[in-house]
Amino acid sequence: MTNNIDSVNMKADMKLKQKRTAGQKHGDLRMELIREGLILLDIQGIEGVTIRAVARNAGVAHSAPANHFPSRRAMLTAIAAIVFADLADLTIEAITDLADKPEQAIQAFAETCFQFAFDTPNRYQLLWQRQLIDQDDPALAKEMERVYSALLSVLRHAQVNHRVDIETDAIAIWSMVHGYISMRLDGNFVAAEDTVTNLPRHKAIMLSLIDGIYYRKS
Amino acid sequence: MTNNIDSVNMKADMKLKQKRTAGQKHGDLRMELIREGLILLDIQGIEGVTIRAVARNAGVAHSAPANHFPSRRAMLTAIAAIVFADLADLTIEAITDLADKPEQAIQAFAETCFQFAFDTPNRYQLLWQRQLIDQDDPALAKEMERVYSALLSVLRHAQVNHRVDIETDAIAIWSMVHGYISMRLDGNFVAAEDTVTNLPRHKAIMLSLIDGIYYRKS
DNA sequence: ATGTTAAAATGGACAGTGTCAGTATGACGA
DNA sequence: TCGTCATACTGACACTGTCCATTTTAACAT
Repeated sequence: MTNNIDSVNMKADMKLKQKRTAGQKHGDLRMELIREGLILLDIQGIEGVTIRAVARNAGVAHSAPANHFPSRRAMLTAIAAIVFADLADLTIEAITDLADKPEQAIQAFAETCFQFAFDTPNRYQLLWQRQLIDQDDPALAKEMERVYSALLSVLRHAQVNHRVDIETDAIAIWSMVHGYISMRLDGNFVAAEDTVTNLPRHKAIMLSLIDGIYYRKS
Repeated sequence: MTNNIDSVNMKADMKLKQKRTAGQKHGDLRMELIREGLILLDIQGIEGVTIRAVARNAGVAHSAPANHFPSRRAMLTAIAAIVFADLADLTIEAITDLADKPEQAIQAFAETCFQFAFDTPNRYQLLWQRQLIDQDDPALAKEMERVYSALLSVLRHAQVNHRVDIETDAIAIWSMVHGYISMRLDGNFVAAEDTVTNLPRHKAIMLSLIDGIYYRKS
């Protein structure tokens, strides 16, 4: 997998070789700050990602980030956009070639989110901290939209019964996935297996929902 | 409805009339701080609930709360416990007398959570801020357990098919409800109606899940 | 080569925060 | 009456985000 911070690194290097805007002392401090922010995020959690800590780790003055991010909120939003881009890439890759197998596609989508969240919990949580990031940011919204429209396209190819409001289904899937992850990361329950199917619980609850969507009585 | 901060007020008044412990200048500063905290929470959101702001609004020195809460985290946890107690009362009341109608009981449980969250979004969000509150706090855990066991009791009375792992079902319901609320409060989508059933979307997604739980194919 | 210019980086300052240490207050039991 | 001790107070510290004036820097025009 090529994650978005690396590809962004390549872009930064190209930019450095191409031209450096006036007064720019580092190669690309903005990207350097985002990279340090991600490191701090993974290690210390969101609270550790302060403007001053990021500046310290990048080796610049505490007020240097202000030239690239007007506020801490803006900095966290930029980091979140990178994270969301990674998640979008992963989910889209997971559901490709499964357009004609909607139930598998939905499970693959969910499984990708689960794995991403449990592997990098702090990154996942950052995505949903409305207090700290700007949900209306265009770059962030674009990445979120990529995930959502991928999910919609799966459901569009799979109208096997009379239920046709695929937005409702998409929201149901999103809600289930996000709700389970949130509560797991909050420690409200632990990983366990369904005692009937012997599947991991996060798979089992998705099965229930998928059955409800595709084999609905009313 | 009698919410828990009022009943706690009555207790505080009784205590004030009964006796005042040594050095206590206010009637019951701890409860007064929680009350001011709730007001700040509703108006300014979680970020506004600082130790110093609460102390200011209660008319005491900035370090007075330290005698009752060892940290801001502890103060927010105490507030969250009150909020969760309210939610527990509401949900339990909603599902009483519906033990033999499990599908209605589940919808009633969900609807109560939806209403609570949309009426008092800041209070609901506080409950799930793992960064800011102590999920392992006994008082908080007790109230959360009340909600969860109520949901379990509904499912226990309603094993209409071969699916018997009611914990999986309870977690699925909780996850769906919490996930939808979280994303709505985050502004990821707005209130809308299912275009097929003309039901509010939060009702529609619960119907899908309930169908999946009770009319599951596999 | 030599200014010019504008972005970028700097250091200092300010108000706000959580938390800790030391001190005063006041009700209670001896 | 005198300690005792929980409570509340003042003061301080380190840290934060953000603003400000200043200086540095690199690209550009001359």
